[in-house]
Amino acid sequence: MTSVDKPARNNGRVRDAARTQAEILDVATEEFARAGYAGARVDEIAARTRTTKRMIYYYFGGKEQLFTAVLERAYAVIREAEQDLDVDGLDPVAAIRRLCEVTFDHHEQHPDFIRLVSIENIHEAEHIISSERLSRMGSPALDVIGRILAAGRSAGVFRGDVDAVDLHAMISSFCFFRVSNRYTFGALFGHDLVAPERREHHRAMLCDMVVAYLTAG
Amino acid sequence: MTSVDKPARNNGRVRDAARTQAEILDVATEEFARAGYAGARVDEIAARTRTTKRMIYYYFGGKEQLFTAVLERAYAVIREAEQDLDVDGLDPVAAIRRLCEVTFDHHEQHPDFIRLVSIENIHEAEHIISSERLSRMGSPALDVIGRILAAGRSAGVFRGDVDAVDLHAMISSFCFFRVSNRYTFGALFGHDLVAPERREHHRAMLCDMVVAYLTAG
DNA sequence: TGAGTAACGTACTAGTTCGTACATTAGGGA
DNA sequence: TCCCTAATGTACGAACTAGTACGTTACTCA
Repeated sequence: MTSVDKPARNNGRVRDAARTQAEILDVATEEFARAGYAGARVDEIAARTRTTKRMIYYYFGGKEQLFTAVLERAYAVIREAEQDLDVDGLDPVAAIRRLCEVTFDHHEQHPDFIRLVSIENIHEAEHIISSERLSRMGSPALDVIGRILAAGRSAGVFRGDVDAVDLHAMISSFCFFRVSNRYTFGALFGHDLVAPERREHHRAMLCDMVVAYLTAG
Repeated sequence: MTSVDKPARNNGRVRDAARTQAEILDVATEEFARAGYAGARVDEIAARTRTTKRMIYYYFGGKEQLFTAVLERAYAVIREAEQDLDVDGLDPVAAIRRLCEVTFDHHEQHPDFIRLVSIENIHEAEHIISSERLSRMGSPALDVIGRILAAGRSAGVFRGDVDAVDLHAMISSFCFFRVSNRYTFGALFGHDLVAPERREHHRAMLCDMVVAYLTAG
């Protein structure tokens, strides 16, 4: 009965606030993406972390704020990637192809992000709306599209009645749909939208379609 | 203490199994679309019905089966509408335009259906997969696309490397995205994708894009 | 007409789930 | 070195939620 078997002092790990928060966000991202907002379980998130549920409330305040934090980080990652987008020196057609390809690849590489966005739409974007950070977050991709469109227009190769935001929606929709709706689409049509052997074809299809549209006259 | 104040005999309504089931499905459709599968409350569905929770279990067995029944009915409605699609007598370009327009209109008119499909994708289509009825349900729209593509190809106006299912995905993606992602898109870009004043432009945009792609050589 | 059954209602329960009160410890600065 | 606070853990509770046991009533058909 001496104080021999002390609790194993936190598995050998030291205290690290930043690391704990990051780990919670990692697990929460997976769990929310997997089960939706209401379907996600705070206890489950805590269990898959090296810390306890108490810490979720300590750092984030609650389930709702945790979900907002997850969204904020997920969007920040995407925006950062968009900033690396470089189409300087390319002619308008090549530039728009490049943009389509990069958008296509990003969506394919971030299925969890796409699930989170789907979930946030079910909740009518309430977390984005009430997040200062997300409301302020611009979109580098939109600026790039605007510049490409302007260049193509003044070079006389693009039609003039296209809005940057609408074109962004058009491009995103196919990239997003392929990933977000692959399950129902696959179950109903027996056709896997993200099958590797169809990837190149879909990518080219998107580029061709956008270029054909912009250059049609 | 005589038997005067009897319960008001069911609000004047008579017993009607079909009507009760339909009413449950109506309310359940709204509630699942509003809150997602896990977020929907069986008690809430029952409360908004003229019957009780007991009847949900009596007729459907449980929450899961109720959701499946909701999905089955929602898809049946869409498939029925697709069967009214008539493009006979139109040349391939006009036919594909017509198909795009009808698809566009359908998506716009059935936002609840789109929400249900989004939700079902979060659950990786498990309900569709385990539903005999949904698995057997073909897609008239796909057949129509196949015929239009074949006609356009043999008339020499369409390119030959386009699959009907891929084209269906392409067309659906924009129609679906406009509705499914309007909230996050609106919150982030301050641009309402389903604003009435943009409707005609989006509709024409979709048609132009598909035709430009198919006729590009 | 009366009996059997489909349709329906009430009240309850077992289990879950978010959130918190309370206790403890590590580690940096005075 | 010692104290103060950020960081962490444990145990619990109140509210909710899917599902059910049991009882009742309206139709229908022999």
